[in-house]
Formats: sequence, C-alpha cells, structure tokens
Amino acid sequence: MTEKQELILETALKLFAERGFDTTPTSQIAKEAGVSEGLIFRHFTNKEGLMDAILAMSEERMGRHVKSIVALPEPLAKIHATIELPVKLFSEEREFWKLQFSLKWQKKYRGQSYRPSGYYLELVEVLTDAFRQLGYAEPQKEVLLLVMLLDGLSNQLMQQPSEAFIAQTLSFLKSKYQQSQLKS
Amino acid sequence: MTEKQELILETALKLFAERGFDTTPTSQIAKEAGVSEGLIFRHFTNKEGLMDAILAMSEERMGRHVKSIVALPEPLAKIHATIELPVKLFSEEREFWKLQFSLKWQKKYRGQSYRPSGYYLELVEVLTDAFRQLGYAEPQKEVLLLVMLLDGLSNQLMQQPSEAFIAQTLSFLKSKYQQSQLKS
DNA sequence: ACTAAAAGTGAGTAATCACTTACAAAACTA
DNA sequence: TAGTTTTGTAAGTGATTACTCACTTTTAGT
Repeated sequence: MTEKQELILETALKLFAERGFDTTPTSQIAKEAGVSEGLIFRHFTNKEGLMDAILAMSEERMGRHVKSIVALPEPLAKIHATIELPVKLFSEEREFWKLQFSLKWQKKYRGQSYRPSGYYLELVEVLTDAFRQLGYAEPQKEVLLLVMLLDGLSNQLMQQPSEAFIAQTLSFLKSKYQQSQLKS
Repeated sequence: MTEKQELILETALKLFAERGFDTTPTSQIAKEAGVSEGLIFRHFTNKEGLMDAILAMSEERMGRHVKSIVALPEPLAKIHATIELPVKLFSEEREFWKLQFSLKWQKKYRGQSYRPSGYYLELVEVLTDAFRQLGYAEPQKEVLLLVMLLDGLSNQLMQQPSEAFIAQTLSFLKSKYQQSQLKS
C-alpha cells in the first residue's frame, strides 16, 4: 500500500460519505487527492473496486471492536460496551461509519456489506449468552431488541451528535440494562 | 392529475425505491411507464421535481397515520399503535417507505424530507404525555428510546420481512410496554 | 550501473444522462 | 366549429462520466 494509494482511499471515503457513491465522480476524488485520475484505476481497477477496498477496512475495524467486547469478563459489561459501540464508532471515524450505514439501503451493496459478517454473528452469540447469564427469560429476543436499539441510536447520532445529548442518552440506555431491572 | 401523471409517479417511486434516485435514469422511468421522456419534464420540470411530488405524498400519508394514533383514548394504546406503525407502513406500501428511509442518508434530501415534520413533532408530544400518564419517571427520554427502537425495527423489517418474525418481534416489544412493567 | 517492473500522468473516448425543442394530437371553451 | 390551451411525442444536444492508452518517472533487485 503506497502513500498515494492510502491518499486515494481516504479521499474517496470522505467524499463517498459526504456526497454518496453514485454522485461522486472519480475525477473529483483524483483532484482532491492530488493524483491523476488514471492512478485510481491502476490501483483499484474500478470505481467499485475503490468501494470494495473501503469495505474491506470496515470488516477489519469492526472485528477489532467486537474482539474487545467479547474479551470482557462480566456479562453486564459486555452489554454496556455494546451500547457504547455506536458512540465509539462515530466519535472515532464519523465519515467511515456514516458511509457504512448509508450503504444498507443501496441495493448494490446490501448483500455485500450487510450480509452479516462473522464478527456480527459472534457478537450476537456472546450477547445472547450474556443475557442468559443475567437471568433474562428470552435472551435471543433481548439481543434482537438491543440490535434494533443500536441501529436507531446510530441514526440519532447522525442527526444530533452533541456531547450532552450523547452522554444523556447513553446513561439512560444503560440504566435500562441493570442487574436490578426486570427480566420479564 | 392526469392518468399518465400518476403512472409516471408510481413508476418513479418503484424505481427510486429499487435502484435509488441517482442511479435511475429518467429514460427508464419513461420506458417502464410507457410514456415519452419529455412528458416527465413537461409535468414535473426536473428529476428533482419528480422526487418532490413523491415526497409530498409522504407527508400526507404519514399525517393520516399520526392522526389515527393521536385519536386513541388510552395512553398505552397510543404507545402500542406507535410500535405497530413501521409494520403497518411496510405492509401497506413497502416501496414507498423504503424510499423514505433510504433518503435519510442522502445529503440532498436529508433537510427536506427529514426536517422533522409537524406530524412527527405532534406524535412526540402525544407520546411524551402518554408516558407521563403511565407514570414513567422520564417520559421524554422514553419517547426518544421508542423512536430509536422503531428506527431499528424498520431496518430489521427491510432485511427480514417474514410474517412469523414480525409477529414475534411485535408482541415482544409490546410486552416491554405494559402497565405491569417497571417505570424506573 | 543496468534493467525490468511498478507507479504515475494526462489527454483522449464512447456512452450515458438530464433536459430542450419543434411539432402534433387531444381536450376544452366559445 | 373555430380557436386556444393542454397533453403528448421523437429526435436531438451539450455536458458529464467511467475508463483507456500511450507514455514518462520512480523504485528495486542484482
């Protein structure tokens, strides 16, 4: 991976997140990255090849996050860390994850990027077990509910990313998952 | 609104939902609608004009749904009806609402279609009141949580729209909002 | 230092796209 | 029925786009 290759990837990521995949011309990517347009195609063959390279990074980064959650010893800590995941994602690499979420609705990439990855399935399993250990009656459904919640939270974060709002929301969510809460 | 005008709108809606706004050429809309391409521009001036017409329908339809929820007498009934809203939306007019959700991530239309409409604000107010009446300690945050949940539910519905899954998920969600539940 | 492969350039090019225009058929109005 | 507006069409057109190609420069192995 040469220096210019990374520059192209970074610039493409930024522009795809800002303006969308279809509406970002390769000419603009080249211009803002300060390279010739031809170089994009030398390294990534296609415009889609560019996107594929970005998607590959996604898998890897998400894998690291999941690993650190799975490694936690306490079941409740795993759940709380999962709740914090979207906030962590967005605070660290906003554009990157914004792009990820927008892809969910684009037919071309729905199968590719949102075919549940191995990491996602592992997280689901670990969370199911965590809920079971905490005595929840229907651990699988609880995981589904948590996943939906975090999906919605991600949407909210895109629209209202103020620190105060985030802190408030996080602590409220966590208060819903406490040892003292009802496990219906 | 002539017959061909409606035909164009329906076809555009279908194609925009399937393939996305930017990747659907006006030529294809014309072809599938069985009209000349020029007619699209005669009636809707722009490709954006087409989208605006579709978006206008959205406001109106959502308004009807919100009205029927607001009209319910019992606070708990209001909450349960809100939980059912995404399922109702998707079962009735799948493509239409799919398009709506995908628009959230497109810069061009984020302000336009997702500037919280009057109907949305009304629903939030009514729900806040419903939670308060039910004795919840932090009604405003409960509404936020419910909104996030339904956002996530909508995502799930797009990926797994099986009847069994929907029924199961709905009843589980409703069970979380019962008179007998904790109101922390 | 010699050389071959890899990195990089920039001027094309064919295809596609949103939109226009000149014109014809229908529908309405008197 | 004559005249006018509205609805509809078909054949463009200029701009844009993803991608290519012939070429030069840099890098790396021996």
